[in-house]
Amino acid sequence: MAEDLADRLRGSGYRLTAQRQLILRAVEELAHATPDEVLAHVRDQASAVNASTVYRTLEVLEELGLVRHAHLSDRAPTYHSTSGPAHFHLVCRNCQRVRSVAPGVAAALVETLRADHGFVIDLGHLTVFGHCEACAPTDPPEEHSHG
Amino acid sequence: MAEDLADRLRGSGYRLTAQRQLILRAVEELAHATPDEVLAHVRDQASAVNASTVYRTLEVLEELGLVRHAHLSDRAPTYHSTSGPAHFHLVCRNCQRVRSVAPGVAAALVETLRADHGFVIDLGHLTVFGHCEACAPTDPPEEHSHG
DNA sequence: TTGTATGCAAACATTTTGCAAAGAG
DNA sequence: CTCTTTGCAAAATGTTTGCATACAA
Repeated sequence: MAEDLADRLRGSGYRLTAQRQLILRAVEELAHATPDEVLAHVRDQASAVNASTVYRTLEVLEELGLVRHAHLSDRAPTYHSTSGPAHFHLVCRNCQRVRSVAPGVAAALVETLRADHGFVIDLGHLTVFGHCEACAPTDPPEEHSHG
Repeated sequence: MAEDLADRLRGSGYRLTAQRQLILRAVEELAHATPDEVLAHVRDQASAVNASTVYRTLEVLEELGLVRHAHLSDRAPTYHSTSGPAHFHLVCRNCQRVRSVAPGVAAALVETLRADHGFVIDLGHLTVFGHCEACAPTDPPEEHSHG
């Protein structure tokens, strides 16, 4: 993995740095982490890394195909390593739980869109919102006492 | 539609105001608009409406089910009226074009997720990224000259 | 050496909040 | 009248940028 990073970086004219190694490792260890969480994790291990470096590095790592991001909330994006199996995400609107699902589950949609619409899905970026089994979708989400 | 708004607002203890009417109309007319675009549109018609009012109103309108939002870019969310036919979105990573697709196209995915995972999709919020027919997905997206 | 990468601080874009005044019911 | 809604300004959140210095190759 470390060599992989070095090779890929150099292959694209980038340089291998301690920060880039740390940030990639953080993404791998955290599973689904926002830039902020990555920063915090990196700082646990090595003292001073800057937020802008995290943003810049995540961009590079994504360009190299080593990480990907998806939008699991209306807030910050979350990054995950591409070293694990490919997947897309299910997010429950009620309990906020995130579930990774195998690409095959969306095969029919992928095929339909390609055949009927000429559209090729970027499945790794796909996030599907809804309600999980435990959180019945017909239940009122919560009480609204506006006033 | 105007009565619909009034009724729905009052039915939930909210009040009918000029701003709320204007903002709902803006969303209907603009099709897929960010809060900023809604603000600009509203200001074209009535002079002074505040950005915070737009945010607060969109939240209310969404709670009432009169509008919905989806994330069509990594930036601001876009709002659309629910008075038109239900749909979800296809966004091309290359030309950025947005296409609205009938729910039926995702029927297989909806059904699979419900049957096999107990997950009920919120299809109205779904945005699928990828490449449209005109923008071949295997083409290099662009030149990277980092340096 | 040469040019890329980082840290830092400031700028940016977007959204949220507190509070007094305006307005709906 | 009462309570909601608005405008305003300031704060919070998340991200990007310019520039001098540090460092990989």
